[in-house]
Amino acid sequence: MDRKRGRQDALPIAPPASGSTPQRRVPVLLPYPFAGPFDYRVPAGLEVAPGDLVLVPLNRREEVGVVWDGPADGTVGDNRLRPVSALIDGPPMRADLRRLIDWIASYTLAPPGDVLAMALRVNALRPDPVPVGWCLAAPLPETRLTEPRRRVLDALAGGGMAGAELCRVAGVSPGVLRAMAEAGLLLPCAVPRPVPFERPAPDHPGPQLSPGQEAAATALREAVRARGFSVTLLDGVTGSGKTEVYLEAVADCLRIGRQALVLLPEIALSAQWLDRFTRRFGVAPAIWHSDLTAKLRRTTWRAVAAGEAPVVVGARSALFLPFPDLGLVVVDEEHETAFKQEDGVVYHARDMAVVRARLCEAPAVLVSATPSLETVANVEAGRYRRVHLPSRHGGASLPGIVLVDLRVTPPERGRFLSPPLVEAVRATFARNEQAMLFLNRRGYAPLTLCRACGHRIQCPNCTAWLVEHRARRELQCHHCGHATEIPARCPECGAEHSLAPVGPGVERITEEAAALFPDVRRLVMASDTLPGPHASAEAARAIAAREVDLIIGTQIVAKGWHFPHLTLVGVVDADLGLAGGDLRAAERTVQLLHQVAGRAGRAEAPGRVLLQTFSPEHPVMQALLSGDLAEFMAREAAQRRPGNWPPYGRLAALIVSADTAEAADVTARDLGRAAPTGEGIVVLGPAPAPLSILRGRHRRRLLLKTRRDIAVQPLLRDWLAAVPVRGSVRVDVDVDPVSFL
DNA sequence: AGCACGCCGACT
DNA sequence: GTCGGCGTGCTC
Repeated sequence: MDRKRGRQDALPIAPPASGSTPQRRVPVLLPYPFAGPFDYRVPAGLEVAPGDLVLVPLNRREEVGVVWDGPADGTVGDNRLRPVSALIDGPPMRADLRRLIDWIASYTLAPPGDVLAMALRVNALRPDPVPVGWCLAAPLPETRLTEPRRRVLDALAGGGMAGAELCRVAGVSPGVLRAMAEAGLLLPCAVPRPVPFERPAPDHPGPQLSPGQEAAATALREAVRARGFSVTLLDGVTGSGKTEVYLEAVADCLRIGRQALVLLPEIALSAQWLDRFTRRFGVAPAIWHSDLTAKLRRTTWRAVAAGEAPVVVGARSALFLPFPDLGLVVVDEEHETAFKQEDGVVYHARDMAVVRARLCEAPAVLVSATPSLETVANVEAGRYRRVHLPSRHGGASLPGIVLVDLRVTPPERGRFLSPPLVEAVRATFARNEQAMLFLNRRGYAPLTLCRACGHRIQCPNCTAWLVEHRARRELQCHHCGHATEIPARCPECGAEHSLAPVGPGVERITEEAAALFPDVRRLVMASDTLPGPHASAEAARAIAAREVDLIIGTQIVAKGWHFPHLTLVGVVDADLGLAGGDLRAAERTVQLLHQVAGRAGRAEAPGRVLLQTFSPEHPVMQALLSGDLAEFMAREAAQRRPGNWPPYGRLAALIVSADTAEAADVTARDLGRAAPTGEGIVVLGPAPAPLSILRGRHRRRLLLKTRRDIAVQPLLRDWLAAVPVRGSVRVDVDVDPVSFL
């Protein structure tokens, strides 16, 4: 495609080795975990420039790589150099994406090839076969035409068309086309590939904005028009209409002819989001997530590269799409921990979105009703701007939150819904409104206990209890996927009928609700009861259409759904996320419960939220009760500042894992001894990880904490280099950890 | 990531 | 006497 651009910034040629013939060599980055690019020889007659996709020999294979930025490394002698096999036809990888890959590799300490692999995962490198269709034979032979044949000719009057489409348009079977070709009426021909994504219309009549929204939209539009890097936090309570506001920024981005990327935490759950987009722009955007079909993936990737996908909405991997002119990056629900990729390259998509925006000279907009402390701190330090949406949109009022003190009004023995909550649900049904019970725990019961011997059924591969899934008659490990049938007798003491479920999961709440409200229509929303995006979209539709009275759900219900008839939310265990004492437990609980509460009362009917808790005096509960989240965040900030905890300091975790505890301990202790020291540097650990055995591997953790002005990466690099790792032992690095398991 | 090389158990 | 287990190491 754009083959000329590259020629101008041709690579500096490495100096020839003394006494030998000069060889042109280039660094080529391969999608494998090598320390850096490999050098290749450029054969005579071939010209390559950084960003070009090339085929190179590796071992006895041919691999796709990207010509990286020079100069070539040079440490490998000319005699070992192998030649670039071929240039792959297609748009080169642009400099901003190459810099993003380098940046992420350097920040996360991942091998750059592993980061490259994320950008190349699309199998879009082979050109599609030229699409074949049919067109009219030039001098049309004189033959009698049947009615179907006449329709085919009419359909082709405007030009060639793909076979399948022609059949559809003309209403004929493929056999007709074949016969017509034999009769010399049709000729096979290449047909132009249709533009896969219609251009969203920025001036399509969208919803009317309130004055507050309009002011916020203006601020974002200005950032887009400035065509430079900036970061803006767009915050406002659930229902204040943030989506409509940032879609105005997207509209302006379209008007100035640049592309826009909207990152969502769970694209699979966003059928309702797509509806809103379509309402605003008249067409759907291009979508990007990990379970696209291979074909759609290729089409989308190419359309993005060709600038024919003006707006992409996607999950975190959309960050690596080859936008030729990215003019806006929006990260919706920026506080969501789902943006943190935990396996493979460990990176935070929100932060990398900001980096990509900077590299593209584009504004980034971070959106949340409950912004992360990181983002708030960046606002306070003046690094990010803030645009605040004051109130709920469309007359809806914030739900009234009530704490139910479980010490005062406990549920009946063996039950989990307290009398006040049961009463509130009953009253909701009496008013013909919808209710929701929220419990962030899948399955029937999180623990199975033997009443005879006290044995607790544990996962054979992990330090975790097996969770009973009664509907599937299984005990499951939520960490490794291990599943067994529910045993008839205690595996430890052999006692019969002694195994008792302990604690609630959504299944058990559903059972309890079924006993209390036998006549209402129930729907369970959990990741294992809603397999895939279609199921969640269907569930959301059924709820919005009032085909359901009671929704019982996990985490999944918190995510941005619009349920206009829902007026009561009951949180079964508001204390759940607070256990474990991890750095962000309180912050995350506030964010999650606020999000869940926001599901209630979005239309005219006012919403109510009941939080069942054993500690109503806890700052988290008080913050939710008062609705003053800013005050809560300020308290959190004040607690983190003195110890240099993030966001006022930097954190990186080393996770040592091995197939024996001893091997893990040896390396962990070695790391402990070699730990970096100095002013503003603290190393905590080694300590057994909370999940001390995961998938059969024994795990130890060390935590490096530094002052904000000290970069952790050089420290980590030196630290890891000083400790050799052998055998089954692995050391994983997690810069800016969000999970401490 | 592949795919070799390389040293110790059950089979033709 | 071989086939084959996957541990360690290399690929420009």
